[in-house]
Amino acid sequence: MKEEQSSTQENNDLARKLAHSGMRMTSQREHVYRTLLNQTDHPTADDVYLRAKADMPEISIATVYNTLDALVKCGLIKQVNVERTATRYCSNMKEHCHFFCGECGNIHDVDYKKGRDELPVKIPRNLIPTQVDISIRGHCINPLSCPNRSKN
Amino acid sequence: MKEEQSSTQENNDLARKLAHSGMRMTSQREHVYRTLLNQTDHPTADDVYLRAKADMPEISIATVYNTLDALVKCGLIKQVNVERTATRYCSNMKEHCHFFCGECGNIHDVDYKKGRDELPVKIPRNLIPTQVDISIRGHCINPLSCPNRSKN
DNA sequence: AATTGTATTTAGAATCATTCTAAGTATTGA
DNA sequence: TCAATACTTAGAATGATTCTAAATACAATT
Repeated sequence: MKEEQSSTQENNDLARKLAHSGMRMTSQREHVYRTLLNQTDHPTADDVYLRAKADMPEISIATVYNTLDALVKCGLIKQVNVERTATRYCSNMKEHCHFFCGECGNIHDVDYKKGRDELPVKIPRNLIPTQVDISIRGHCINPLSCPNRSKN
Repeated sequence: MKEEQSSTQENNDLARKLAHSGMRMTSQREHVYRTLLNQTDHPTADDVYLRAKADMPEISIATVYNTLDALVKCGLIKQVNVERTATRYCSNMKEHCHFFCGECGNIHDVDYKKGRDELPVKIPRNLIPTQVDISIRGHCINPLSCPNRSKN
């Protein structure tokens, strides 16, 4: 049975990380975070807003945007930008990259290889990288997992 | 001396590739393409519009967007999306990836290593990749090339 | 418990990038 | 020359996001 209630563990984590960035724990922030953890399908801010509203009808889209920013700053979620449409959010904090299917529009998490530590790029000495993102485009091969699948 | 005039070579290329996609060669398209080749600093559509207007004052932003789309479809330029702000355009068609400096906002082209053909990711068998993008964030180390440089 | 300062939430307005619309213009092929 | 189609244009519309200003909540004192 899946618990819908707050896990003290996750709440502590949230409260601690918010405090560490000088931010307060609020019911809205807890609820938005929990919404993201409940359904890890890379929702847009608007998706999160609609889902959060189901259980907290008074929440505003501005608070959702504000909270998503706060969670990103705390390192609890990541932004995903594989298309040029709305930013999506990811609560999987394991290092991974994203695969975007141009047919069904779904985003799949893709893991890195075990031994990888070297990137296939020559970064000039005058540029200091802090973050590397690999994003892959393509299509799902399985019509079941890819409902909009039409062309090969 | 830098020639501002049309190179017959590049025009042929443009006309041929447009025709191949069922599109016509127009003075606006030629001018936008030339504008991109003249200054290869990853401009936004609005940058291209302002630069193109200098020599062709009647051109509209709609035509610039339309032309940029056409050039992308023809394979003559590429879109670059390293931030979530306006899409940028790149006329360097050599395979490469992008480095975005969070301090000066400049985008630098970064080459791939010679022998690289394997990506450090485990793509599941049910996903067929068609395009892989690596984008790097960080900062320039040289205050001269990075004017806004403040923090280390 | 009252007070003060600050953070947060909210609705709605504003902004920015981009796309759409509808009308006019240009180009191509018959 | 004519008809069909492509292209350009200004301006309106859209979608995502940020900003604004007022109300509310909270935390740390008094």
